[in-house]
Amino acid sequence: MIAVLRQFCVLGKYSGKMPFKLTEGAISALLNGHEPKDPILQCLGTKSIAGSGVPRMRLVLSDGVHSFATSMLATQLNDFVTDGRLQQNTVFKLKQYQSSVLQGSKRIVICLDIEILQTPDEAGGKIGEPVPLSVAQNAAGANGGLPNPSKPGNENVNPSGPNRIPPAAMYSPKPTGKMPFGKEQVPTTPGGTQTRVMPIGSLTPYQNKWSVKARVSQKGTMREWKNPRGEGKLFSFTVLDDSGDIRITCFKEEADKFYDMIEVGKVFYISNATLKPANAQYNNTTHDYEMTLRRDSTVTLCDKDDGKMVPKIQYKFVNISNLEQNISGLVDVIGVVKSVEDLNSVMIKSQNREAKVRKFNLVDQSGSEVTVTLWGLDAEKFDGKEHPVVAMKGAKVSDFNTCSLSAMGSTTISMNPDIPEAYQLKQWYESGGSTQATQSLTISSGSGGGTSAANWKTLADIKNENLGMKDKPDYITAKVTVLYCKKENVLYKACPNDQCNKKVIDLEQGKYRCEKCDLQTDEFKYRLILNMHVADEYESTWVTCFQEQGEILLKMSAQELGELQQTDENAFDNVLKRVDFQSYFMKLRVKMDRFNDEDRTRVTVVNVSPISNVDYIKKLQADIQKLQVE
DNA sequence: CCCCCCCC
Repeated sequence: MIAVLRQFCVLGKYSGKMPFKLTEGAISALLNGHEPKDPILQCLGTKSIAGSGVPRMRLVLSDGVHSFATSMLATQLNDFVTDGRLQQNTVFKLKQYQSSVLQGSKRIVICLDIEILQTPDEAGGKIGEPVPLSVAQNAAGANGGLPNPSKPGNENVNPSGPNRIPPAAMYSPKPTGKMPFGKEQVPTTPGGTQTRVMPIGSLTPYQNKWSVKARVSQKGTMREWKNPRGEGKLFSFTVLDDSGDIRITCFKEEADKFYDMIEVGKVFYISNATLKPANAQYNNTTHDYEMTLRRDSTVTLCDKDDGKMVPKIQYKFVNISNLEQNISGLVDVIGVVKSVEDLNSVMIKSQNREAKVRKFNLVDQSGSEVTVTLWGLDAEKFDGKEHPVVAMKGAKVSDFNTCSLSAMGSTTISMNPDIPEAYQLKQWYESGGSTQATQSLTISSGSGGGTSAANWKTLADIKNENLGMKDKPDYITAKVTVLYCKKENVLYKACPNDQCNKKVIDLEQGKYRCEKCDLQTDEFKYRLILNMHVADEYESTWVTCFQEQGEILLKMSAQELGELQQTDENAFDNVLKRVDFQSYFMKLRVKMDRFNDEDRTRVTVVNVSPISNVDYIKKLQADIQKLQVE
C-alpha cells in the first residue's frame, strides 16, 4: 500500500516533465478484439460530427506504431475537446472504453473515461510514425501487431510508409470482441431469426437488425400521464450486460403487454426496438441512447440463464462534496450511513394519501454529508443502524435545505455492494472516518441557514405569477410583517399518540376519542393553528401557521399556551400579541385548493426565521445585479 | 409519447 502511494507521488510530482511512453501494440490489440488495460495513447486529431442532438467527437488515436480513425468520445466527455484539453497530439490514458464491431468488420472504440497526461507541447508533437489500421490483423501479436508481411496482397504495406489503409483482404472474420455475459456466445435469437446479439454498449440508431441479451436491473411502476400533447400510461426499466446498461420505456399497449413479464434479475433477449438519444437529465445510464419498445418488438425470456453471469451495475459516482453542481439532476452516490431517522408518515396533499418516509445522512471521504430521503417501501425496509455502505444509482439532487437527495422510483439502492469503492469507504470509516467532522450540505431551516436556495418573491407575486395553480405547490420565501394574529381557534385538542395529530372528540367528563386511532383516552395534547394577516411592501394576505412554526413565533410551546389559556386569559392574549408588527423571513407553501366549491389560494407557513440582515443584503445585491444586466 | 417522486 505504501509502495503504491510512493509510486503515485513520484508520478504526480514529475508528470509534467517525464515523457510518457505510448502503449505500443495497443491499437492492434484493440482491433483484434483484445481490451488492453489503461493504454496510453496520443490523439492525432478530433472532429465534431454534427447530428440531430449532442455533437459527437470523432478521434484519431495512435500508439506510436499504429493509428486508428474510428474512435468516438462518449458525449459526456465532449468538454475535453471543446475546452481544448484534448486536441491534436495530446497524450492521454484511456481508462475506460467500449470496443465493438459494426456491420461485421469495422471496429469502433468509444472512449468512456480518459486522463490527460501531456499537452501537445509537452509531448513534443506527433510521436513516432504511426500507420493507419482499420480492421483486425491475422496473427496479430506474433509480429508485434504490425501488418503481416507474409499475407498475400500485403507485400507493399510499409510500416513506416505514408498513410495507407490496409487492403480489405486483410480483414480476418475472427472473434469479434466481447459478447454479452462473457464467453458464452449466442449468435442468434430464439426463433431462428438471424439477428446478431450485440453488446448493449454498442447499440446506436444506425443499425437495423440487432438483438441484445440483457439482465433487468431496475423496473419502475406503471404510471399514467396526461398533458396538452396527450395522455396514456407507461413504465420504464433498465437492463444491462457486460458492456453497459440502457433504459427501456414501454407506452400504452406495449406497457400492458410487457409489464408483468419484466422482472428484476431475469435475462431477456430484446430486439426490434427504437433507439433515441437519452436525455441526461432523466437518464443516468452509461448509454447515449435509450430504447422504446414498439408493436413489433420482441422480448423473450432467456431460459438458459444460469444466473452465474450477473453484470455489475455501472456507476458514475459523484462525491458528496460535488452534489450542489447537480441540483435537480440524477446522480450516482456512494457513502456510509452516519445516522438514520425512524420511519415517518407524511400526508401528500396533492394526492390526498399518506406516504412512508425515512431520512438518513450519508458521508463519504470528501468529508461532506448529505441528507437522503427514502419513500414508501424503500423507507420501510431500509436498515441503516449498522452504518452500512449505501450506493444509489440515479438519486435526485434537490435544493431543499440547500442541497439534499431523494430516492425516486427509478433509483437503485444497494446496501454494502460488492465493489471496490464500498470496501474503500468501509475501511476509511472504520479507521477514523466515523469520528471525522463532516460538513453537511443539507442545511435544515432549524439550524439557522436554509435560505441560500430561497425562491424570493413578494406577496404580490402570488397573484401576478399565478403561484399555486399547478399540481404541485409553489414554495416561496418572502420578508413579511405580521399585521394581526387571530385569537380565535388558535389551539385544538389532539390525539395524544405521537404519530397522530387528529383533533379528538370531547366525550365530556374528561374523556376524549380519536376516530383515526380508534382510541378512547383521558389525555390529549394541544396543537397550534395560527391564522395571521401578513403584509410586505406590495400586498397583504392571510396565512396559516401550524404547530412547530407557531411555537417558534410565539416563543412558547402549544402545551404551555393551552395551560395559559385556562389559567390567565390576559396573559394568553399578550402572548398572541407578541407577533403583531414583527417582521420575519417566511417560507410559504402556496397552493390552490377547493373549499365549499370555491377555489382559493392557501398560503401555509412552512418555515419562519428572524430577519437575517446578511442574507437580506445578499438578496438585495442579487436584485440590483439583475437590474444592471437587464 | 414520459421526465412525476411526494413531506418540510
